[in-house]
Amino acid sequence: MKDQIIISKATIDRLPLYYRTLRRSQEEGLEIISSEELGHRLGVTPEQIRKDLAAFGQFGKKGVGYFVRELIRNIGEILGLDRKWSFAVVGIGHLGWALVHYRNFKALGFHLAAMFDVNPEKIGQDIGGVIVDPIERIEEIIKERNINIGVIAVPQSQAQAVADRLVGAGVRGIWNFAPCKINVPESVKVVNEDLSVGLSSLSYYLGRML
Amino acid sequence: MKDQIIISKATIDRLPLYYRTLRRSQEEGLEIISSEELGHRLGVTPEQIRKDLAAFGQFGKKGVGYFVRELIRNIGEILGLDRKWSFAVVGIGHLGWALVHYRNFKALGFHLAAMFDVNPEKIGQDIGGVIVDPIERIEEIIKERNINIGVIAVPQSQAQAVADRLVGAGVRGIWNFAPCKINVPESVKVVNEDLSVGLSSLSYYLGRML
DNA sequence: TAGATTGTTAATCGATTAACAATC
DNA sequence: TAGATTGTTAATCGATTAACAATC
Repeated sequence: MKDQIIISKATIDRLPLYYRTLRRSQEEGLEIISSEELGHRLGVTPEQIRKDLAAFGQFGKKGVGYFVRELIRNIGEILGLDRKWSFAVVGIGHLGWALVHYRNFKALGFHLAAMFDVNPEKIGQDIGGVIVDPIERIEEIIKERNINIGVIAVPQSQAQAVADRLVGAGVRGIWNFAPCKINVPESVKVVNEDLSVGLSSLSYYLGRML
Repeated sequence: MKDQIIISKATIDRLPLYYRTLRRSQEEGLEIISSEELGHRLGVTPEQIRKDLAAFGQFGKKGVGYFVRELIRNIGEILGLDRKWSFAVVGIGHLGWALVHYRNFKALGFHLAAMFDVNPEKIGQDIGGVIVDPIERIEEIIKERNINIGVIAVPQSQAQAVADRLVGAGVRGIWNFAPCKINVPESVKVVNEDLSVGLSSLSYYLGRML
């Protein structure tokens, strides 16, 4: 693996799509796939796929294609999906509730290890064997359960405060659903998931298309 | 407005962020803002902001900055937020439930006009004055209520079928939460909101950061 | 007028596409 | 061997950053 080379964000964001499509292809019984075929299933050019993969090594066989099982394993390792990250969801409102029930996370090797809320009605609820804890215990529980990722699903007004506590408790990554910027030390990676961007850009394009 | 020039997707995706930050600045009582200050609040360079805005016209005053109220109106028009788009959510599972309760949509001028599900327990439910209808009535209701945007929140296996019906019923845009590609005619714009991408890329970066 | 800040042009950087040699 | 398909280099395209003239 070429560790020196900086890989583009665009490439990283495509890898999960490759991974998912390969797994689906595997379920269909496919053992070998060409960049042509994979590209067709994904809506990405074959050149793009080969270039993206080449950044990490040589996974294919010339004149043959890629072995599906092997490529799944390789991409999984690149993405770190073999590490079984633990995550905590903070804020069990409508969105948090949807997130803790989202099945694809488990399929990707992520483990829901804790949930937090301020609302006494939510606290104590059991979701798939995990209990909603009061937000006061966030530092304690995150350390205790070795949680790496914090998911922010609280209102905007509390997002920064929650981020600060998550960082203080030692998480290394934050997945932020609050529609605002959050400030964290450089050692912590933030991925923003801003739902209003998608809908607004759709509005933009609809306004232009005849 | 320079209609000829193709505006980059990156620019379009930043406009909603500008819009939101400007509205918040306005709530704080700010009447004039410089690209410097706006950039600081957003985490974007001032040059980037000026370039993005310049693609649509001259909204600022040299030596002064941008009038907040005016710029909000201008960006709102560019994004088409003044058009009061109507949208329908298909699939009132955990995610669909969260979406129909998401308040920011209304604040952006989007109107939830219909909901659909196959589950008899969901059908007939009233959410904020809108009733969940059986999916059989999708064509009829979308036409009747002049719905422009369809939101797909059904399982992957049904996403394409729902997309086909939405397109058949005449929606012009689809906001797809199912983790798969959907095929539509060129005249229909699709925005994919794939939650597993965000989490996977977070996993990637965590694996690399020391 | 002097200071500030935009809008725009030029320079740089990065990502995609095209082409093709290597090789299974 | 002939056909197919990768991996990689070169060419193009697009987006960001830097610089500065215009002007409030």
